[in-house]
Amino acid sequence: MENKVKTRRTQEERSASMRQRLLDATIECLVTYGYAGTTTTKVADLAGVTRGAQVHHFPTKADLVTAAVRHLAMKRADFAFTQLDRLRAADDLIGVGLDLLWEAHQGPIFTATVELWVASRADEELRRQVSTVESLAASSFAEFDRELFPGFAGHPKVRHFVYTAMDTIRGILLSGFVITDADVIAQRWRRARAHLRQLAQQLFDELTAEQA
Amino acid sequence: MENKVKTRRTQEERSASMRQRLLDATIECLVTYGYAGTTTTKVADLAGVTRGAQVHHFPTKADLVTAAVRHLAMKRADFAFTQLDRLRAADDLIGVGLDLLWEAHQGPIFTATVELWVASRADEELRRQVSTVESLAASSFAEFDRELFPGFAGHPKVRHFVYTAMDTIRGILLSGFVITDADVIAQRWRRARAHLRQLAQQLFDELTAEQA
DNA sequence: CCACATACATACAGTCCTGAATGTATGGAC
DNA sequence: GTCCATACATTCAGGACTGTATGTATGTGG
Repeated sequence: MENKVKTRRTQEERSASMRQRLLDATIECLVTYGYAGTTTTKVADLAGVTRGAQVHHFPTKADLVTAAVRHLAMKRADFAFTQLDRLRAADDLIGVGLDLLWEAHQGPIFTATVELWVASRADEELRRQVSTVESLAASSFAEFDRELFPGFAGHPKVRHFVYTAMDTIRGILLSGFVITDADVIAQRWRRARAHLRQLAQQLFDELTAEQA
Repeated sequence: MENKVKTRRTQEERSASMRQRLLDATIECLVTYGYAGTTTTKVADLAGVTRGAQVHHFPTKADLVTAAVRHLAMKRADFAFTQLDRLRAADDLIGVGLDLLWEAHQGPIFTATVELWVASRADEELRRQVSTVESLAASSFAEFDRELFPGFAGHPKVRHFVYTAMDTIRGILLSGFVITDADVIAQRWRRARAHLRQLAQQLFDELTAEQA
């Protein structure tokens, strides 16, 4: 039987999976306790390992958080990427596109991201890290507007519209940090979505006319 | 000379001014160090008093922060109120209205507010405080849409538009936590402002037509 | 002017967090 | 199988923060 209970793993495997667990635990910690409540102790606890293991892979807290920032950015990019396929298959591009943008900002991933954004304001070192990573994440969203209005790929006006849409979504989500009633937030989004849709439709018409 | 160096003050005066100083210091601390870095020690330091004085007026940290939340909400309401006069005097209501809404979200007051919003997500007690105070603050902004389209005061569609506008603004500001380049943010606002203006104009036309 | 309340200061105890030091186990090269 | 590197565990020292206890000064009513 080579399928023993204790599988023999290579050092690299152990290392990688441990780092993964620690980073996931860091995200979880950010979501559960906020940045202020995210300590190396709690992270190790959540990951189910001792602080020794944690310290071995990420010597300082800054190392841990920095790595978590990158880890999180990759998760966001991954998620955006999977959604692109759904977008390509949609018939109502604008409507589906807006909804996908909304969904991309749901869940723990974005929550953790906001915690880092806000924390980075008062922490120069953290801000540098977040800033550089954010540039990369932004480019993954750039794919989005390339798909949204095929034929007008990369058109500045389309890009600006996507920015406005994202900003609106994030503003609503920020309110959601205080307003726990999901219905209220959903309502807010439905209204905003109507507004954005109206803008998108007009933009589409405008671009089409321009092209003719 | 009754204008001595050491003016004799009543207890109530001393108490009130001290509380004021402590609360202002708390706001300053939030802005400078973020919520995570806001400690009773630093607040007392910034206020230029000992921790004993601080503790006398606000026995626990929760008491201090809670009071700061209210203090901040009042400052926001005050500010919104002063802007209403400017709005009433404007000829280009929509344009000026949008700019005022933007300006209302500049400066340390809003920064501190966001710190509290985000922190409140993971802190049940704090969230309750922020939540109740926020309802009051919201009503001061409700004044805003009453002035924005005179004649359509309190119309749901107007209110929803103001919400969307505020959410967009806050989303941009959130980006500003990471992006320190003020020009980039200003640019983002100019684009979004154009979008919002377009919506507002159409809404105005629609309501006017409805009324006729 | 005296007794008391309130405002503020100083000192300390308990907790939590970070990082370092040191010890043990496991995997890989030879 | 031996030796070394890497993975992980345990323990401790130093620092920061909160809250409490106790002392001093400054007003305030009788």
